[in-house]
Amino acid sequence: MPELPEVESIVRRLRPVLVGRTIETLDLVRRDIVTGDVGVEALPKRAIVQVRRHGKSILVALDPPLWLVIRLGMTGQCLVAPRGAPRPAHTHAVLTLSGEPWELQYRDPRRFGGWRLARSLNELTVAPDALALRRATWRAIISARRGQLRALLMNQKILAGLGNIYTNEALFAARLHPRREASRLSEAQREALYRAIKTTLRRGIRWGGSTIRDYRMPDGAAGRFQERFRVYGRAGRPCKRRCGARIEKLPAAKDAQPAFFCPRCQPSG
DNA sequence: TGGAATGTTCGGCT
DNA sequence: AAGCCGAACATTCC
Repeated sequence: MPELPEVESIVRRLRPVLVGRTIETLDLVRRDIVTGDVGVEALPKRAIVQVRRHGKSILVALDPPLWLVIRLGMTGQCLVAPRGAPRPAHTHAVLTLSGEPWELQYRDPRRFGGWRLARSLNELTVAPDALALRRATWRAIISARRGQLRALLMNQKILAGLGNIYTNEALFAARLHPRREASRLSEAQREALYRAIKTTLRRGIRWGGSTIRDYRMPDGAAGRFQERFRVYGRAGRPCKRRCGARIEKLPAAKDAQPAFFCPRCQPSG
């Protein structure tokens, strides 16, 4: 579920709650959600100096130096609740902060997400973050890769942050068909896609991300960007550019995740 | 009622 | 070797 705008929305709300506090206790209900260089007993007594994001990952900088990297997978949630509050089902870990009346609850029903304790971020940040993407970096990426545009945008090793929702929305904004060959875009189309990625992500953040189902901000609030989707999940409904066409949904069978696009605004040629 | 679908990522195969 | 496919998991929806 959570793509870049959802994770950014979470990070912005987590930051004022966590930064400057010290981890007091960790209650790890499921040990297997944590991996990394260091055991979880390393967490208590460390101070939280920074909360950042790269792509879809939450990066918590600790002192003495250590990174807690949280990836939410499809259904991960970081909730801030009063200390000792009831834990929702599938809560795998709970952090308390010294002297504070709240706790951080981590839950993830499908368990595609997890925590990683790392001494450095090295490999994690090799792919550029889609929101921080520089034009020169983008040009290097788009001119060096082949394959379908949609697959390229969703590949986290190439560009970090876009998932199915924002890929579909950005391709619509750039008026490019999801199946277009990435290496065959005109100069104008590359520029249009670069801008579309940025503006689409920023719109997603402005609306607090998209709540289709599980995604919540730390206080439990839902995002509202789903009200603004132009193609995602809108198969059969009219294009919002009022071009008269109906939004189409690509395969369903072959692709694990369906693509949505407007056949008139996003010609395959 | 069971089968399909869901926002992700990894490993394995070609 | 980069690119595609299925699997990992749990819940909801038809």
